[in-house]
Amino acid sequence: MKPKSLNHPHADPFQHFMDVLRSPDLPESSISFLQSCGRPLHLARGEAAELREQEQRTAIFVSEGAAKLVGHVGADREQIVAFCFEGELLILSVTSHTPYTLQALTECRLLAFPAGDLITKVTEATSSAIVERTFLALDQARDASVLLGRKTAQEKLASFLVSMVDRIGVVGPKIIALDLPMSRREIGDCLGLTIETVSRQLTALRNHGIIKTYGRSKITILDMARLSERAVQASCTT
Amino acid sequence: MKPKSLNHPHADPFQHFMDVLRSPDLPESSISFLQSCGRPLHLARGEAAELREQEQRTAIFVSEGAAKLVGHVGADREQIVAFCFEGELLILSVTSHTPYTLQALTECRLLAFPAGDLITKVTEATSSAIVERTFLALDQARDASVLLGRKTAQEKLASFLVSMVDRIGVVGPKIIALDLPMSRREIGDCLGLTIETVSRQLTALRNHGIIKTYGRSKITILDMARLSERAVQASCTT
DNA sequence: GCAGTAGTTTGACCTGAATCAATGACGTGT
DNA sequence: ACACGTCATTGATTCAGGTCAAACTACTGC
Repeated sequence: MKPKSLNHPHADPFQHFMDVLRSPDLPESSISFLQSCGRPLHLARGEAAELREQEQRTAIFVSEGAAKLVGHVGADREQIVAFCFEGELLILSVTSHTPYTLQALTECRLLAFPAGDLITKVTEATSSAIVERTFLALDQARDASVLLGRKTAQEKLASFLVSMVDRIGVVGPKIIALDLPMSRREIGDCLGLTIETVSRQLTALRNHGIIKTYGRSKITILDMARLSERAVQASCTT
Repeated sequence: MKPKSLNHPHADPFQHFMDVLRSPDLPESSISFLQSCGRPLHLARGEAAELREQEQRTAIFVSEGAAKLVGHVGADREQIVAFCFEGELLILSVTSHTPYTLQALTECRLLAFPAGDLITKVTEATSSAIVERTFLALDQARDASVLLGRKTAQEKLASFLVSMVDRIGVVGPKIIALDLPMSRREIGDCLGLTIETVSRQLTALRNHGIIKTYGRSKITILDMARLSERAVQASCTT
């Protein structure tokens, strides 16, 4: 596993998409329509997706790898607004004032669907899956606001790790393993912190015996309870 | 205009909702269905909406007044995640980790629709209006992430004013008038700042001759161009 | 009109995270 | 196995914005 290229667990991204959507009662005509409008994208690590004009409102399915949605402020400041892992659907809708780009975190294979078409032309199960996903993204974005606006660096890191455990964690007996596909810079960009602060907070968590780190990307959670505690998701614990 | 109670420009909130949705081709049956599932809420200034269990996923139409969606961190920290003004539709979907409450900014009159029902049972124009609104909310939430994560206090205030001008500004020749329905505390909660910082930044904008303030809630924008400039929405201005 | 109060502004000071600056570790290519 | 470059960690210092404290102002009810 040295060159670490994609190993294609899903030979056909579209098939993977249909598997994940799980829409059993979708007529054949809709399936072929979907297939015709899904544009495959293959991005190298770090590469940005070229989004066409008509894809301003787009549903992007991640078949393999991981990607990030980045908002830009001025020339040098950037803020990661969403991470997107294998099997997830990222909703892009650019009414926004801020310019956004979609970039590959690792080499990845995507399918881009014009969301307008999907919603108006395929009003069956698929559209409802997209609506579901949109609601989920909205929730995540709002949770992100709370995190960015009101949490301390320590709480941000803990919340980040908890959410990564949820999404890509390998749960074992007693411990949970994480292999993060993003750099410290990317973690910082997503939490509104600098690399140094991310590093310092990881060290703090390590010193408290809550996590252990192996190399740059591997982390094991030793004490999930205390980690969650530090993420302060709950309020009014009365 | 002393007691400043609601003056009911829209006697029937449901009629107002239909007017705003503008779905001409909606069958009579759907209209009556919608009318049956819209629960009217009347909140006094500061009051929190009591959301029922089945309203975890809800579309809330604001017929009169203004409201805020607040996320809570621990017992005392709170973050405003969305403001919602007359004629707008707020989408709530609580998959979130963070607890949220909906509170009245001013006395207001709302209609709460269980969003699940709307989307599955009324797949016509109405549902697409809700989907539209969801996309918009998603955009706003992502812009908020960028603002919270990477903008300075000055930029946050400027961005806030620009967005308020968009939504409730009264555009005149040369100047734009704003009458903000929220307190300094609420502005701060929404921008991840304290009241003091909000106040100081308003003073700074006033000293630069960009805005003028009258009393607590009235602001006029004297120089919209310079205000937008300070909001730094654009990047890559090359 | 006046007093009371909540909301706002201003100032002095403090602190958490950013910035600046080295050093150190991983992983890649030769 | 080695050397290079990128990325990560650690330490010293700075600064934007928070906290604390005190005036001040605008709305409220009387």
